[in-house]
Amino acid sequence: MTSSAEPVSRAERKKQELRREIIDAAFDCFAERGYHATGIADVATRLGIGHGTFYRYFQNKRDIVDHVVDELVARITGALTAENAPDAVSTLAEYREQSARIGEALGRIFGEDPRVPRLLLFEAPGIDRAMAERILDLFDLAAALTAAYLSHGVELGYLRADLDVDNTARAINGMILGTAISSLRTPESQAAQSEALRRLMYDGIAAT
Amino acid sequence: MTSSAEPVSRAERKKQELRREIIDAAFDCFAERGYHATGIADVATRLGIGHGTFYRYFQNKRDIVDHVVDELVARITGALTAENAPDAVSTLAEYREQSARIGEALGRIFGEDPRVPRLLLFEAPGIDRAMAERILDLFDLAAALTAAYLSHGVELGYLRADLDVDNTARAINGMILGTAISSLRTPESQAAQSEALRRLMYDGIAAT
DNA sequence: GCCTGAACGGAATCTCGTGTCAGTTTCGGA
DNA sequence: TCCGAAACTGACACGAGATTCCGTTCAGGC
Repeated sequence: MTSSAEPVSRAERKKQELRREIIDAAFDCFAERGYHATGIADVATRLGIGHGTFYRYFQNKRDIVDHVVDELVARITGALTAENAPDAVSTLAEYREQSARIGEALGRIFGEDPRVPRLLLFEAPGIDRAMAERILDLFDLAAALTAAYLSHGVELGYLRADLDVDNTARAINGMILGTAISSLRTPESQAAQSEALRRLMYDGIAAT
Repeated sequence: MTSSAEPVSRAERKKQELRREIIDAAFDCFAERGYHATGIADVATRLGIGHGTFYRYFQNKRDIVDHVVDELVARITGALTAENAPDAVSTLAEYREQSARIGEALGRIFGEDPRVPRLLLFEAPGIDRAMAERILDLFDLAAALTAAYLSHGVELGYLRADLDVDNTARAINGMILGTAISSLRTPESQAAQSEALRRLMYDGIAAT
């Protein structure tokens, strides 16, 4: 999981550790009080360090949100791409299982810690244009991924041949988004939501 | 549509007019530059008035966002409830038509003016807790409304008897949300998205 | 134990936007 | 035309925070 060259030195390690702690503390503050309502001093105080120290690790306030978001995005794309691949399945039943697995992974990320959806969906887009674009990029990435799954299914014939792959992908992601948002108020409904979502995808809503 | 007692006086009318112009200007600024990035001075300048005048009409900066959001929420709930009622339909075909009609109305609101979704979904939730709750309330309201439609359909038997009404309603609203968001980048896909959404609801994604 | 450079802390500085207020202008009525 | 009330204006007071900076502390090497 780790990368590139090793910094070795013990002190160096301490530094990296504090850096990480600052990111975590910033995440906590931003998610709880909101980005604009948190001051650098709040983040520093939470760690028991002087706020001047913060600037030895990060350029400025705006700089650190990027790092916080980096981490969350990495966590999500990780879950999305991990042991799942569009071409790993070849039947509708398998596909259904795979979507359940992905849904569960996302549910864990969004549902277990409401701070994640709160920061990503409620705080981040309002920070500035650049951050809003980042979030939209994330949506686009997810849509592309979902579309790939659907395309694969259409090619193998277990999904409708006339499926509008791109727009259906966006619709499906919208449902997931809706699940993430409603988990902010009713975290316990996660599983039921996820199931309803799959029923809708596979069976539609009409009476048989 | 208008309400209560009449202020009559000509000057009084001027006042109401300016009040409205301030709300509109604030909406423009908040949607374009973002809430936190706009100052009262920006809003005032846009109208060519001194920023002191602003405070003759509104308590403070926070006060006016509420009014801006009020208006948008009213527009949306209006479209949602207007000439549509859950019990106005009695067959699947009629229901499908009705959802197309509602979808079109929402599409007009969100799609024709990207500032609406931008303010409501990207800016507002990050303003403070209270505003975030307001947005969640709006979601809940919409979900309740959708659930009412679904319930009605289940009772009349044109929708699946084992439909998880509440969670399916949230899923459907999520799709609409997804449409609104993707309209920020690709406004032209509105119609196709809306159609894909309905196909998904009625036909599912599986091959026949 | 002493020296040196890096890390730290937090007082001081600087910027900026909100909200106030006293002077000025506008406007309707007499 | 003149008067008084109401509306408007923009300079200013004020506070909140972000960022800087320098005196102090700490850790490791000699």
